[in-house]
Amino acid sequence: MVEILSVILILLIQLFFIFRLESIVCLMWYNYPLKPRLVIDQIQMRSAAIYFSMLQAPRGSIHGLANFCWESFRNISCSHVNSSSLKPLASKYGVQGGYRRRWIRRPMTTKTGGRNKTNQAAKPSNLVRKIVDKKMIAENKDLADLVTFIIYDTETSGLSRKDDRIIEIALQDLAGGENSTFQTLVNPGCYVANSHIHGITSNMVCRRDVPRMEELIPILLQFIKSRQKPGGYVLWGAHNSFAFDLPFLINEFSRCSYEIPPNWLFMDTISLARELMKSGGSNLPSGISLQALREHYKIPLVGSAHRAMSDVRTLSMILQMLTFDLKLTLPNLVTRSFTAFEYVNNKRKKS
DNA sequence: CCTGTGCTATCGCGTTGTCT
DNA sequence: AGACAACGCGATAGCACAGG
Repeated sequence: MVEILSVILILLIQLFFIFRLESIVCLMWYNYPLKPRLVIDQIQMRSAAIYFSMLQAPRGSIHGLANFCWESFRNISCSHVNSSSLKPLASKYGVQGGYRRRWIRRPMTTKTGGRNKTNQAAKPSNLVRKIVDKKMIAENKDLADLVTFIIYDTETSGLSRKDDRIIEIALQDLAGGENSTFQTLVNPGCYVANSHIHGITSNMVCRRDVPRMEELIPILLQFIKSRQKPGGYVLWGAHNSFAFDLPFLINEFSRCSYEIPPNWLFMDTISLARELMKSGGSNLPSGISLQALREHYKIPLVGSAHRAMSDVRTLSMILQMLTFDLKLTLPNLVTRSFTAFEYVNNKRKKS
């Protein structure tokens, strides 16, 4: 008698979790009421697709949520599945496949061109391939004592990462204090064709008293070392960093046979601006350019735009506004960053 | 001008359910 | 059992936009 009652009780608990978890997921996604099992399974998938397109949430996160629910259920089911009376139920509702299969990302088995591309990632020559666990860094309680936040900006002789060179670089350590900024012109050893953008002419940079990049990098490394905390990390931020400044920086380091230190992390403020625009928390009608953000936040222009230090100072203030609006903390920024090695590796995987 | 990123629309394959 | 429709979802193309 007691045995029968315990089996009924376990069955009820399982049924509760089957319908409860699904109803939670359904209600969260599309306010679907509780429906019979098979219908729910399809509704979940449809509503999930709507959720993606409406909010542009990463698809993985939905899978994560769904799988979390399933895992929760599975764990509970697994704990009882040894009971022979419950095996059919467990197998039907997920433990051994069945409908649960629908939640799993399918492996790439399709034959369309390019889908089964082999991983073409090659090992970059000048980047230290040290794994940096950003999650671990972000979870460090003394993060503020570990991270040096540098805002940087570069002016270049053009747009081509291959043919053009950095002609000016400026940095600002957000911690402030003495010697918290660094700015210099760089002798590119080539003609500057885009002086109309930044006002820097060949005559200004192609001079003996202007350092070339190979001379500047050791000075730059020394400056960063002087600002860095013992055993800490340097978080570099720039506007459109991943598409512009960082590739130039990587190319210059590579060209001069220098390694970008593995404890340097890079983040892009343009992605924060996009996030803000998407969230609708702030109206950015005129785009997400540095100028648009400056006007949006009513930040006065100090010096001339498109000069490195002027843009760095502007971006420093914009960053504070963006992180405030998005309610981001330092750990949030660290988890959004990449090392130079990761950046190059990701780029090669995509191409 | 060049190049990277993000978004949107579209295509095509695999899975599932339904109908005959 | 087989045909078909509906759907999810990965991959891709095309576009806009950002940087100098």
